[in-house]
Amino acid sequence: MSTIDDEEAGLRTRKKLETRAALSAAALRLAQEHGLDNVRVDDIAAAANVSPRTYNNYFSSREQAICVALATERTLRAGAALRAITMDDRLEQALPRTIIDVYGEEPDTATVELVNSAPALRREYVQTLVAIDNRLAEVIAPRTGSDSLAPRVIAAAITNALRIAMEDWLAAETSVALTDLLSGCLAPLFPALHALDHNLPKGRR
Amino acid sequence: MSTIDDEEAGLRTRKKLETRAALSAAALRLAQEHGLDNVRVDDIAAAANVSPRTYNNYFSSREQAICVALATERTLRAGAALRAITMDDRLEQALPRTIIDVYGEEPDTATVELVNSAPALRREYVQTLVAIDNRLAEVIAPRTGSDSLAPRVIAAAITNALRIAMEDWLAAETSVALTDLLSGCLAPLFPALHALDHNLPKGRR
DNA sequence: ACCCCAAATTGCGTGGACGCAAATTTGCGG
DNA sequence: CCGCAAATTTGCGTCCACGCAATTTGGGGT
Repeated sequence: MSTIDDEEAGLRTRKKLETRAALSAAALRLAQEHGLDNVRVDDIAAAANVSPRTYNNYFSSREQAICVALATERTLRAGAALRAITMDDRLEQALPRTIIDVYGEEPDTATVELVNSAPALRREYVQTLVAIDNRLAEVIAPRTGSDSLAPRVIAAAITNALRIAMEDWLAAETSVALTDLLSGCLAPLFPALHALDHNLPKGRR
Repeated sequence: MSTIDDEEAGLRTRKKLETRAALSAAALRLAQEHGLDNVRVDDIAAAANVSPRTYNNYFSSREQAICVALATERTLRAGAALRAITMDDRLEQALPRTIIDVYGEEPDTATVELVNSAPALRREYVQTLVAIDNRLAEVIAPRTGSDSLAPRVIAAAITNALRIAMEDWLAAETSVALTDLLSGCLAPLFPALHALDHNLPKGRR
């Protein structure tokens, strides 16, 4: 239901995934080739051998279709990496390390040019890329006792730090290292993570 | 350019503000009366004595028009309250106090029902309400030395905590106190604010 | 092998967003 | 008081998103 889903499943499901992937890939390819606003919805649908209406059953905007193709793999890796964090790890170290590891890899030039070609596209790209709130919250939850708010708040804080880093990097003309930006954006949250590691010394209750 | 603007200015500008306000107010009134999806863009434009095209010069969605009317006053108050924070205050205390003060007041029933009547509307409402990143960053900036990332990261963390609190409160059927939710959502960020007050003991550099 | 139902696809119709260029208004300097 | 340049409004055309209802399709159960 979310961005990602894999595993084996019924044939029906598999076909659906294929259609989705085909649409997404078509959208991306066409956008790379002709530029975002020379791509009609009809073109995407045609390239994926479905009706335009069906395209809209899968995606609610061209931007979304494109960005799913651009971000799915990354999101998958992030999920796996986060799942690998255990209760033995200290969040203050594990989370930044994991995030920098997964998101430090810089997108290729073609991607950068494409997403920078339209503000809406860039917004959607970053948005899709960093949409890992839930996974993050799951990792954090076991350390906050019964407080169900804190994990979501911290998770949101982190994904937003991530978002800021990505946006700055994309917007920057001078090439800064993405990993540096990530470090800089995560650093201000260290104290909050530190507090989680040493169970609720600062928060209320 | 942003959500808010006031002050005296040229007659031209004043008229523009009036038009904007008229459209926004019309959108809100019509939505309250007939429900969101019984309101056509043409109705809003007609009620404000402008062409439909002009409506779209001011707002890019009915949701936006409505929510500006619902949130402007609050955002104004937030700006003023934030401006009142001085270097003598400790962020760890001043920010939560200010935010709870401004945002703790619960919206009236009519508003809650309206924004809950459509997911897109609720999203836009909360979004518009908590759009104070910039002001927050300005308040924080003086305390982070040359680090221009930290203020934005912390500001984003706070607005997101705020967002989570508002969303939870709106979604909750059982009436919890909004102020409690706000406290709960801000608490996990205390350590980060604390660190800012005691100049960069935790961040890198 | 066949039937049946649920899920997926499709077409159609409505309404919205917005680029563009023409028309109108506004404020300012002569 | 006038006219002009800039800003604003407006109409039009295009494309997009999506609700709805009809149609097709795929895969279990017998």
